[in-house]
Amino acid sequence: MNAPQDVVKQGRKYAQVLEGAREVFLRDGFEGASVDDIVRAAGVSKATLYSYFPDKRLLFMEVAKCECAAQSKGAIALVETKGDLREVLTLVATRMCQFFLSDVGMQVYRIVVGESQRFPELGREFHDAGPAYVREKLRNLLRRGVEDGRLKIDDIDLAADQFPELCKAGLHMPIAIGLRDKPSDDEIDRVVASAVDMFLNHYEVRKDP
Amino acid sequence: MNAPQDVVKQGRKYAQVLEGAREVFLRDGFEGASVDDIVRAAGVSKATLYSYFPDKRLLFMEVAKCECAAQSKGAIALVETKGDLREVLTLVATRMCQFFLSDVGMQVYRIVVGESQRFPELGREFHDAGPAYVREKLRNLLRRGVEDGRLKIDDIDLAADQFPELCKAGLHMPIAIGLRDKPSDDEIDRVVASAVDMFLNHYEVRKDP
DNA sequence: TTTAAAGTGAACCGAGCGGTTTATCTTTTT
DNA sequence: AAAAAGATAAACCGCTCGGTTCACTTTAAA
Repeated sequence: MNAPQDVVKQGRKYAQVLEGAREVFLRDGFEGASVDDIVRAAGVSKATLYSYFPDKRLLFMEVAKCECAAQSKGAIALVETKGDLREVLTLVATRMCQFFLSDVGMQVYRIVVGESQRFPELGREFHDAGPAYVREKLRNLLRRGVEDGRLKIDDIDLAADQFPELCKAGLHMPIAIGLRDKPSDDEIDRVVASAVDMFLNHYEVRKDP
Repeated sequence: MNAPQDVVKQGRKYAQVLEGAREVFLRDGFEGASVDDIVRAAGVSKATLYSYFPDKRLLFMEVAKCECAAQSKGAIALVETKGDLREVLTLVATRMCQFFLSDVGMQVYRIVVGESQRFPELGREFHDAGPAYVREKLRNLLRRGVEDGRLKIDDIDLAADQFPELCKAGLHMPIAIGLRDKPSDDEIDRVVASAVDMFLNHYEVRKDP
């Protein structure tokens, strides 16, 4: 084997740099993280870092992008699940919450919100890789429900926005502003169950004659 | 009258400093705002600023606190309104949205979220003066509805969290991360109407026999 | 009019930042 | 073994920032 990994040949420490940056950025935010911190965490020299990334912003963007992409993969397959609508919704909602209320998920959110003015592209990257992605899947699910006659929804876009919002009721904001830790599974289950109840109660076609 | 304003005697420029700080902090965030910028905006010397506030953090805290307190006053009286529950909820929701989706409201939110790690007390101040305050009023409204027999709610706390969340469906996040501007009144009306619909549909006791 | 407090402006300080350079060492390729 | 590419450590640069100092002027009360 004369071609181990070919493409990624240039730069043995690339992944190391990225991992160190991830660690420090997620811990300290963009402004809070100094390049020297990152270098130290990555176990790499400053010159090496700057040979991969032209500046701190680009490095940060790369970390943020990877983080978003990596995390939203987890929620894909679930939406395709066949079965009882209520069960699917519950499953999707639970998974959604477990991610974006997690420590990493919330930290990404904090940074994106806090730095979106300094990085106009950052908001878009985050949104497309995360919320918009899930929303798209959710819309498909709802549209299928409407076509099947199980749901009656005037504005599917709005409904697809309402559902995730309901799922984080009372949890997202307090965590975002540091008032409490991430919720237990039980807490998530409680909020999700009520969200699904309310959502279906409003949009599900009544079966009783 | 030999006592014009007595208490606030010490320091003629206090309000000036605070106003300048408000302007710059809300425009540039905490890290983005330099003390020299603030001094310039306030039309005051640096020494004067530091004679009032021991450091930048304290000045920022004061601005944030004032901003929260000032804004949440607007939503109080509405909840006390008598009349059709649907109308009251619609009114309250509209007012809520108009504030925290406004430019100032969102900017405060961005800063609080972005800086809550650096300022542990900041999140608490913001929450108590803003969201928690409104939530408390909302809970009272709902409790009254339950006692009147108009509503059937198992978990009032949860319901009081769900309602505001529903009202900002699809609006809050995109604005927070800089993807779009504040919504028009029509947009707010649309989302609020649907939120009230869904909420009452779930929690209102059915009248038809 | 005197006097004390409040405010000014500008220079200054030390620290930390992002980023560059250089001279040297290690690894890989040939 | 030689050469080319990658990585290193540390010094260094320019700049900005938060915060201080000081000699001086303005304000307002007595």
